Amino acid sequence: MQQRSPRRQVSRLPPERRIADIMTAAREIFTEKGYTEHVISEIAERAGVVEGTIYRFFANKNDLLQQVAEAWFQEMMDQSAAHYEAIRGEWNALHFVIFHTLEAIRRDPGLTRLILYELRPEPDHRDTRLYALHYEYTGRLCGIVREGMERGVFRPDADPDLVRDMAFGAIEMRTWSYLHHKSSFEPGPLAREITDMLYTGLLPAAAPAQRDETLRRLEAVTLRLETLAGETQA
Amino acid sequence: MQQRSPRRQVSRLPPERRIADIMTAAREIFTEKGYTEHVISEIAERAGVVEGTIYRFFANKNDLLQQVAEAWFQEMMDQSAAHYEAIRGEWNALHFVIFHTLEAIRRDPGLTRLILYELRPEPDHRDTRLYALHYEYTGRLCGIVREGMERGVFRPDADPDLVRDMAFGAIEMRTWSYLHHKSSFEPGPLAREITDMLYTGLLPAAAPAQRDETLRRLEAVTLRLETLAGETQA
Amino acid sequence: MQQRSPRRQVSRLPPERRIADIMTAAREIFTEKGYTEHVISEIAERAGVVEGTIYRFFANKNDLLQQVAEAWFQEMMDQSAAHYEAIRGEWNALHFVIFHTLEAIRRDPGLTRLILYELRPEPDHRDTRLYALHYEYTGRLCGIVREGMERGVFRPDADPDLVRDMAFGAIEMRTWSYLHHKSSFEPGPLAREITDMLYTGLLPAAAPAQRDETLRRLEAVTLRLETLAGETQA
Amino acid sequence: MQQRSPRRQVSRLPPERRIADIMTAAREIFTEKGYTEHVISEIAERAGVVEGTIYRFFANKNDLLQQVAEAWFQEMMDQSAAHYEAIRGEWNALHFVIFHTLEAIRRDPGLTRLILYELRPEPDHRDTRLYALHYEYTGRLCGIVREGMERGVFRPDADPDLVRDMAFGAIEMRTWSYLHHKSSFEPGPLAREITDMLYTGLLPAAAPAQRDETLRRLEAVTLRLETLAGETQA
DNA sequence: TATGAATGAGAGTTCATTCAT
DNA sequence: GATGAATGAACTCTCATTCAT
Repeated sequence: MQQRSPRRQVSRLPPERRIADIMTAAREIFTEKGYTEHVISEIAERAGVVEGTIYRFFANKNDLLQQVAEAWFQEMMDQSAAHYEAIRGEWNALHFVIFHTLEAIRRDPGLTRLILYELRPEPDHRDTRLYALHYEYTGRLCGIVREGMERGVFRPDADPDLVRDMAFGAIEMRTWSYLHHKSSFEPGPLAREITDMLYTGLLPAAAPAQRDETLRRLEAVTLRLETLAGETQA
Repeated sequence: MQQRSPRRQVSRLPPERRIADIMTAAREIFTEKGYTEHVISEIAERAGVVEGTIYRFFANKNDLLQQVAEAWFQEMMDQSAAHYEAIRGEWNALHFVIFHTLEAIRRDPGLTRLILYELRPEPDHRDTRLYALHYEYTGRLCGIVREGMERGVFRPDADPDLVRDMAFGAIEMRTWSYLHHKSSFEPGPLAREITDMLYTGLLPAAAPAQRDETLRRLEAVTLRLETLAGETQA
Repeated sequence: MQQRSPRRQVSRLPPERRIADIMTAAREIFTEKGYTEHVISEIAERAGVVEGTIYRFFANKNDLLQQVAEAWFQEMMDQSAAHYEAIRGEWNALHFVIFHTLEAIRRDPGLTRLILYELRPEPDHRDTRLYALHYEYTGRLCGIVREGMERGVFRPDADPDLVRDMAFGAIEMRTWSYLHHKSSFEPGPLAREITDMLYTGLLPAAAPAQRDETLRRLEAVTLRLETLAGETQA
Repeated sequence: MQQRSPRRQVSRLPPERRIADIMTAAREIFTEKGYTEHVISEIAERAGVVEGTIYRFFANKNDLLQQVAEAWFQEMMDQSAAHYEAIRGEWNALHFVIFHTLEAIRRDPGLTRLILYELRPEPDHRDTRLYALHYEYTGRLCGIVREGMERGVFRPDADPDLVRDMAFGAIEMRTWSYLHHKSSFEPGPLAREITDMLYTGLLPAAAPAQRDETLRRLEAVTLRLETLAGETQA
């Protein structure tokens, strides 16, 4: 016989709070439970509400899943945005995106699984805000490559989309392994390896351009620092 | 004891034939239907049998899925084995594996979806014959890379597993796009692009090997200085 | 996600009421239907709910059966407890337990069948609350015998467990006959017969002890009554 | 996937032989498998035939079960018939029947389970040859009691049917315990105990027969008085 | 607004029995 | 006579969703 819950306390909370509670509960469940084992009633229980309440705030189960995933993704993008903008240098930029992604996966493999195995397979996934976010996020890599091409650091015939697919494809392969194997997953070395491989593949046959570019920037920085030093002294 | 009903119309086929019918029907359903919408009853109907018959030949639904997938995979491996053995040259070998995979996916996207989204996520997938086959198949790439390294064609510090993950990762990203987008999917150009990218990334540096390494360290220093400069200014 | 159909007509009852309805329905079905012909769908229909509702309150079919049987048993024990405590004399005590059991069976042969033929055969029956109840209930007989032995009314070499098995074994044989034969089943005479047989078998070869004991009690009561009569007069 | 048997050798056997094979296989299965876990296909396989063949010789599954049980029973009766006829003395006769039954159960608990839990519960069990055999077999006890009564060894007011029910009832209770508990089950001591208990209960009172009756009435009066005394006090 | 009892469609699976070969 | 592939009717159980209270 099922556990009958003791008569629950009706508490009227502001909607934002309720929504937050539900999403937190859902996220916890996804993180703990394996594939496809999340059940509305369990999420409700953990959030301290009943099933019906969830349906006041979310159109259906899938909507809840989407929103949880979106929030996670948004969080991840917001976290990295500031630093990402400030990065200089193609290698660093590539590395940062890749490393940051791996780190997020390591922290939240359950959510990753949710997205990879449950949300992405849905037939209308491309019409989803989650898809848009993901597209934007992974698009950063394309941007980096494109910029590198413009600046002559990368081969002019490189294909930014392919680079993105190779990077995130490789990440996914390793993630999948991590999810199943329960093997450890080291963002640091892995990010460096992937970045190196891509970077090397993107460099022009001989790469004097890059060296020059780096030297140029080095000079510029030096100049700025000197100026700064002068100002501070003054 | 069960009640029997009068109607009946049995057509008797040799088991191999029935099994083939069922597997064909299942394969068709997988190809047509979206994610998770394949149902035993539908497969049975299409195969011209009742549900119970399927259970004569397959232990359960999952067993049927596995076998269909295995057969497809085996077919794919057998087809390519002869030619694969005969190939000369790293680029050619890489390209052949990649191209052949893409071709198979283009022909049978439904089965690909089956494997990627339904069979692979299963918790015990690693103990599966399908996994073993897949591992062997993708391992070809590692073999090629390793051989290239031995022959001095590729950088001695390359990581064969990473190359495999990048190649099949990229393939998967495109496949996923193909599955949803219903966009076309051109094995020819795609295979060439992926191969080029990997191949280039694997070649030893034209200039002394440490050039890149030096450059990278220089780059890192620059970055630090730039950051410092930014912070100091602010 | 599931498709919903429009029709619906919900009647909302307090859980206790629903549970009671379901258990009543189940009990009716068990009483009417023969061996193993009770089906969840039928119980649901009779209780005026759909099958799924039953699973809100009972973990599975077996759980429902167990609970119905337990309730019946508990009822039976509660009913008899008060009187049982008050009984004096070995013969009376034996007779009461036996008679009461036969009466309960006569009233509810269907539930008896449920317990004997379906619940008891289960492999883990011994870990069941029903088993514990049954054990306690039939244990009353052992207690009576043991007490009789201590008081010297019964042979010192009697085996209480065997007495229990003979009593309830005989009851079961007759019950079985009743269940199939649809023959009548008269608790009164039967209880007397069984009790006599056991009682006789338990007496010491010659039984002066008992006579003495009874005489002693008779004297004691007489004395008390005399005293009482005196008090009342005063 | 199920094991497909290698193309079986069609061998034409005399019907008696086939029947014997099937019954032997069935008996083995019943002995090994737990409650309700015997499946026609398994019996067929063990007998070296296919399901269909069984239906040539047995009307249905139940018919097979019945015949196996009957054969076992018949065997048991035949085995004991000779000795049973020759026995002298009531105690010896009672003991022999009880002991022999316990021995048979100890040897074949699986078949006992089959009869107790599956065949006997069937609604039309009383119309069965198995029932008739069983009735005849257990009737031996009645005969012994009746004869003892005629010879004046047993009380003239004994009830032979009740003695039978107590004996076989007790046996069944112990059997049930044996089947579940996997506890050992010792026919020797147990038979002696049961026989003693019955025998003692059947002997005429050493003292005049009405002694017990008088005692009992005295006991009842005492009880009434005690109760009265208690109530009056309260 | 929150509740949570009730819904209901359907999924996978089992197995005694039949009958074309 | 023997085969064993095929049947098909049940059965238990799940769970997203609804809506009377």
